[in-house]
Amino acid sequence: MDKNEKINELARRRGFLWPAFELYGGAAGFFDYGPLGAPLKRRIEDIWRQYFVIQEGFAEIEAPTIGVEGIYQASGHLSGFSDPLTGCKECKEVYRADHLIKHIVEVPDALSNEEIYKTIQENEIGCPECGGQLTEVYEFNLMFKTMIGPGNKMTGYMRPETAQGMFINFPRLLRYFRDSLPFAAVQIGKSYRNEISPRQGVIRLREFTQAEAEIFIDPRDKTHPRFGEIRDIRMKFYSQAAQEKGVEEEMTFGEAVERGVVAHQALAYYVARTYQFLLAIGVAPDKLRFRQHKADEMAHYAADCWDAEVFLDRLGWIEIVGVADRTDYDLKAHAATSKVNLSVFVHYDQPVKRQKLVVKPDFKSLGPRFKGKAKAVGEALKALSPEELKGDMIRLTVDGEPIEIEPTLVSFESVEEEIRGEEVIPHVIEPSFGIDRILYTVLDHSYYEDAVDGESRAVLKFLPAVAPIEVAVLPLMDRKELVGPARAIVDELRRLGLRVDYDTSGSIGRRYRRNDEIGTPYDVTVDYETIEQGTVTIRDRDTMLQIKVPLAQVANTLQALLCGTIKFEAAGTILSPAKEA
RNA sequence: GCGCCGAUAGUGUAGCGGUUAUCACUAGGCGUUGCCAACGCCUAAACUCGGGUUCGAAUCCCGAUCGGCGCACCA
Repeated sequence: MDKNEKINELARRRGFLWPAFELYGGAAGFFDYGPLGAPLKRRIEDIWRQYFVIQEGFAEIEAPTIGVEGIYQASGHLSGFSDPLTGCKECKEVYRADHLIKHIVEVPDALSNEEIYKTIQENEIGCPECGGQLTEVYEFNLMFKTMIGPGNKMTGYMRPETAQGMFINFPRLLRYFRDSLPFAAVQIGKSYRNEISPRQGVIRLREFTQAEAEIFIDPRDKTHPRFGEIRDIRMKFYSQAAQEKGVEEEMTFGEAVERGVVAHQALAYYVARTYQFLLAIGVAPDKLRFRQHKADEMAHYAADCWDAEVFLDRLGWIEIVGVADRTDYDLKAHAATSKVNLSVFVHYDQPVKRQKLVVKPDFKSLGPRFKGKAKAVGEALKALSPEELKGDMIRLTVDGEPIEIEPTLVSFESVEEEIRGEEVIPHVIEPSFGIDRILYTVLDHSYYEDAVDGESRAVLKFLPAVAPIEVAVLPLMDRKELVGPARAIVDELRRLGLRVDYDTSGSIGRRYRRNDEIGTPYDVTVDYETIEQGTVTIRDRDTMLQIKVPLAQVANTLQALLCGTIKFEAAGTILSPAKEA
């Protein structure tokens, strides 16, 4: 069994990840989070909230997972997320139908499936592999489609990303943030993609959890006020240039921005925050890199894009986060489709003064003369320059009809105008996290085996902040005099909100192993000294060292250990290492 | 979607046309046990599903589902 298989087997056996619908034969691309997986996922999400909601002051919202058609017309998912496919009747190979007629039709995207098929037939296009006949063109859209309400009145789609929920709430969010930039909204939730062939467990799912932030910034100012906090962090950058050489480049974020490796401070800041977050949940720094999208890989509207990639045993480098400057693409698209202005009025520091020509047509005279056309004539006059308004006679054309007007019927003057600001469409920085992949990474990067007395020991070295079980309370033996005090400790710790497991079955060593395997950081053992001297031992998962702590301090000590405010060796009296078996 | 390979207790497995379906670990119970997967006894637990061939199928054939790998796909 390789490491990947071991982790999957452990995850299944101990209740982290289960293939969904097993009772009914299962379905590819769906997973259940079990009793340990669900809290692990929840804790990872909560740390994400710490980093991207609480510490940044962003707003978390929750939009429906089903969306109406308009959203995905605007976002491009309806057309771009769907591919016309055709297959070979002979060798069964499947092709993108539009790709096959690229050299014949200039814009295959504009054709319907029937038209593409007609083109294929008319040009006698066969299978590129074997020359066989091709099937009719059919649509494969990666979005799950559903009906809203009875009948076919309204089509709904399961959202393929959480991002759109933030974009379409832009006007409400803007008001919530008192009409000023920058601001940001985030969502953590499920997204759905009907993948053609999902594989590799939780790496490619049909239903998955995303955590996304949409940070709306002033396009003219892509600095970041808190850039100083991350300027000196050193990290490996796998830039476009570095990828050509095949070697990552280590530098500080300050250097990265100064040298133009990362487009600007705002993007660099969120790359750095992403880096900090990933380390905080236990992603191994030596198996983590940030890779810049190559020019041809980047969406056409994106200004710059960096992916966090992790090295996973057997799977290689896998993308787990994308941080992109999406410019004003999304807001412009929604503005165009919904016909709602999605710009922000940005006030200048100082109003700008400007000369402006004000033209006032004499409607009292123009009205009777031009009747219904008067308004159009007035508009045409307003568009003229001072030179054109002077002359003996003003000449203009309205609805193709030449018109002459005496200059006395128009007055105009140049006035000084104060401009206090302008309308801008914000640019969007989007960090987008695949939570399921991140959780798997934490499992992969936490797993190790060591040898204890010649026996192999499997350990998940979860950081206390993500561990699904934080403390196991274990009576040395299942005897009344030990069980009583042990239960009292369990109750106390649970009252304090700790995730506590209690186990009396089997030998003490067996129970230590069980807890090592699910990543419990600390085991509290109740023994006869608990009764005689009022102490318990606390065992550290990774070193297997034990300290002796007075009963009254157990809770405090554990809380301090879990928060990392004290070192294990300093938390109590160290006992000699476990005796040889 | 295509091709190749696979699917047996919770986990890992044996099985090659007739077995009470093998073994180990695991899990539960009782006893024992003074700190790193101890021991004894007991218990629970499986042939992925649907067809077919055959007197008889876990075993052979077909199909589906799921999984692994390669190809294609992955805004």
